[in-house]
Amino acid sequence: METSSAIEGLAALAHESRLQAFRLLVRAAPNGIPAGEIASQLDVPPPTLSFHLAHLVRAGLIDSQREGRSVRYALRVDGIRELVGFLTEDCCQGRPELCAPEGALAQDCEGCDA
Amino acid sequence: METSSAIEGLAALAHESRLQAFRLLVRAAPNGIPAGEIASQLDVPPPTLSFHLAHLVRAGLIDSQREGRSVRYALRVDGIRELVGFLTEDCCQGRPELCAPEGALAQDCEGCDA
DNA sequence: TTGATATTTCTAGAATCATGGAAACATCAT
DNA sequence: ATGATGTTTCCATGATTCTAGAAATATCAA
Repeated sequence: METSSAIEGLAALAHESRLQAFRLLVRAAPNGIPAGEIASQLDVPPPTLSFHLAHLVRAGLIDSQREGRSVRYALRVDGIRELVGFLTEDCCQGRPELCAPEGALAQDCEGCDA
Repeated sequence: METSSAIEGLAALAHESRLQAFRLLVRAAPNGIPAGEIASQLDVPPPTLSFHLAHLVRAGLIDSQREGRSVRYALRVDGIRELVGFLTEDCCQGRPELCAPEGALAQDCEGCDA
């Protein structure tokens, strides 16, 4: 992953509303959620939300698809995978032990359905 | 990890010079590097670099220690671990398969000494 | 076509962040 | 003390990002 893409992705998540929207879409994967519903759940005016969703799309973390008169946004799985991969590889440069979580990632996730 | 701390951390890394400095410090861990040397390696004026390093410190990703007349910055290992942990746990909410890299993290790192 | 609903684009103002010179501060040597 | 070196704080300027109302666009229903 290019470092400029990584910076895009980090910046995209480094904002309260965008992080919240992203979280909603993670939980709603792979179906996604229409823009309006996201806006009302986050209590953000539509133009503001649209601005933030566009930011996440630009960063490759989500994508959108028109569906009747609404637009459904959904997680783009590879986006976050690549971003996490960038961070861990970056950390690994010569020193794997420095920033990898103790256990394997998949194992950490076993109890996450709460 | 608090989401506000995560946002701090993401924002801290979402900048070219800061990400570069962070990378240097990852490689130089656990020894660290004096501020002046980081500045010259990145070709950034000292006041600007100082501003960025302070940002990374605030985010808990690095820390500093005076050493004679220079100040040595070093990776704070838990910082990046927590940040990566936040991202992966966030992704895992109910859907572990969505954003965990295929293999275990530690295994991904085996060939990273290049 | 007209109207209702969903979303985005336009726009301007506000807020935040980045930059780097000058000055201040800290440390050490003489 | 004085001076040299390394770093930070101060400050002003410029650049970017955020916000949300108003207007524009898209889709469907009657």
